[in-house]
Amino acid sequence: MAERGRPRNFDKDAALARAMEVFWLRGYEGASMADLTSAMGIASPSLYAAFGSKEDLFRKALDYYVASEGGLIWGAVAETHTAYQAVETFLMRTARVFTRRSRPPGCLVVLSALHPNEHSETVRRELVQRRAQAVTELRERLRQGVERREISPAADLDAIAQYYITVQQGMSIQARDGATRKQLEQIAAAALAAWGPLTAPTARKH
Amino acid sequence: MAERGRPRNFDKDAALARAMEVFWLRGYEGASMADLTSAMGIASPSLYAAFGSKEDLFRKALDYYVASEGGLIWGAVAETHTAYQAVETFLMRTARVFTRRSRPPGCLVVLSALHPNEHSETVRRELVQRRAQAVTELRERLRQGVERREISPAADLDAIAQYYITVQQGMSIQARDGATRKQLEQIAAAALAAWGPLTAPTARKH
DNA sequence: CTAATTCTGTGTCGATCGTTACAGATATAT
DNA sequence: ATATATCTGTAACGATCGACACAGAATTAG
Repeated sequence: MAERGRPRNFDKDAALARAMEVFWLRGYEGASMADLTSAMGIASPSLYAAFGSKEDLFRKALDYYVASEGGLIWGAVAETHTAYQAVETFLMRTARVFTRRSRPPGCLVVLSALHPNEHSETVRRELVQRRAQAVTELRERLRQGVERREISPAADLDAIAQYYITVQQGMSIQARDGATRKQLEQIAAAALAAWGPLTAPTARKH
Repeated sequence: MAERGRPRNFDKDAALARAMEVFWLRGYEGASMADLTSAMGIASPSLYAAFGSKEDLFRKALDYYVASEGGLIWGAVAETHTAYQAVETFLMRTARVFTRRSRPPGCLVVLSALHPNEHSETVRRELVQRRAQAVTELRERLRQGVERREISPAADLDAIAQYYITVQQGMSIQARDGATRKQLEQIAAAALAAWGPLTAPTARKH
C-alpha cells in the first residue's frame, strides 16, 4: 500500500549514500548544498522534504557511515578470539578501509568537523562523542582480554585504548595525505609493536 | 629613515600573530575575513594592503607558526643526545604544546585544510608537503641513531618515522577533542613502548 | 608651500551560502 | 470527478563570502 500524494522520484537510500560520500570527501562545512544536490541528482526542495536540513542530512549520513563503513572494521573486530587479534584486526582493517579506490581516504567521523564553528557546533560535538565511544568500545574489548588472562591486570586499559584510537585517527590524516595501503599497514604494525610492553605484567622501560 | 606616505597604524607582526591564532582555531576555510579583521583589529583594506590576500596571509601565518610553535618542539628535539630521546622529546613536547591554555589545541599544520576544495587546494598541498617534511626530518634524526649504533641497521626508518608522525597527528585530534596533557603524555608513552621492538636487531613478533 | 605616496574607514561589489515560496505535476481517497 | 496530499523544478530569499573602489587622512620629497 503506497503513500498518498505524488510518489518520490528518487531512491532515498541511494541519495543518502551519495550524500555520505560528499560529506566524507569535503567535510561538513565544505560540502555545499550545490555539491550535495548535484551528487544526489535532486533539487534542493526535494532534499529538504526528504531529509530536513543539511544538518539533518549529515546526521543521517553519519549513521549510514557508521553502520556500513564502520561495520567493516568493528564487525571484523567482533569476530576475533584474543584482545591482540582484536587490536591487530582493528588497525589492519583500518588500513584497508582507509585506502579503497573510489572512496574518500580516511574516516568521515574523524575528519568531518574538527574546527569549532557557529554553524556546525552541534555536529562537531556529536562527532567528538562518536570518537570517544570508539575508545570506550576498544577498552571494553581489552577488558575481556584481562578477564581471559591475555593482558596483565596492571595494564592501563584507558591509556592503551586511547593510544590505539589515536593511531587510527592519525592514519586518517595519513590516508588523506596519500599514504598507500602498505604504508598504513606498516604504521599499524609499528603501533602493534607496543602491544607486548603495554600489556605485559611488568611494564618495561627503555 | 622612514617610508614615504602615511605610516601603518598597527603592528604588522602582532596582527600576523593574531591571524595565526584565528587560522589555528578555525582552519583555513573556517576563518572568515570578518574573523580575521576583527581579531587583528584592522579593516579589510588594511589587511589586503599589508598581506595581499587571505591565502597570502595564511601562508605568512603558517611560516610564523612553524617558526614559533614548531620551534618549541623541534628545537628541543635538536638538543637531544640519542635517537630515543629525540623521539621521546618530540612526543612529550607535543603533549605540552598541544595543550597550552589560551592557545588552540592541536597543530595548525595538521588541522587547517584536510578537505580538498576549489578555493584551498594550493594551501592544502602546501600543508601536505609540510607534514611530509616532518617525516623526513624525523627519519634523518633516526639515521643518525643508526650511525651511532643506537638503532639496528635492519630497522625500517621510513616506517618508524612515519609511525611516530602519525601518532603526533592523532594527538592533534585528541587535543581538539579535549584530551588533557596527562592523557596525551600517556598516549606518547604508549607509542614509545614500541621503540624497543622497532629498533632492536631482531624485530620480535607477538 | 605643493606634489607624491601610502594607509584608513566606509561602503559595496558579484558570487555563493543554506533555505524556502510558489506553482505545477502526480499520486491516493472518497 | 473532486478533494487531498506529496513531490518536483524554478526562482528567489536574506546573509555572508572574499575582495576592492573610493575618498579622506597622514606622512615624506622637493
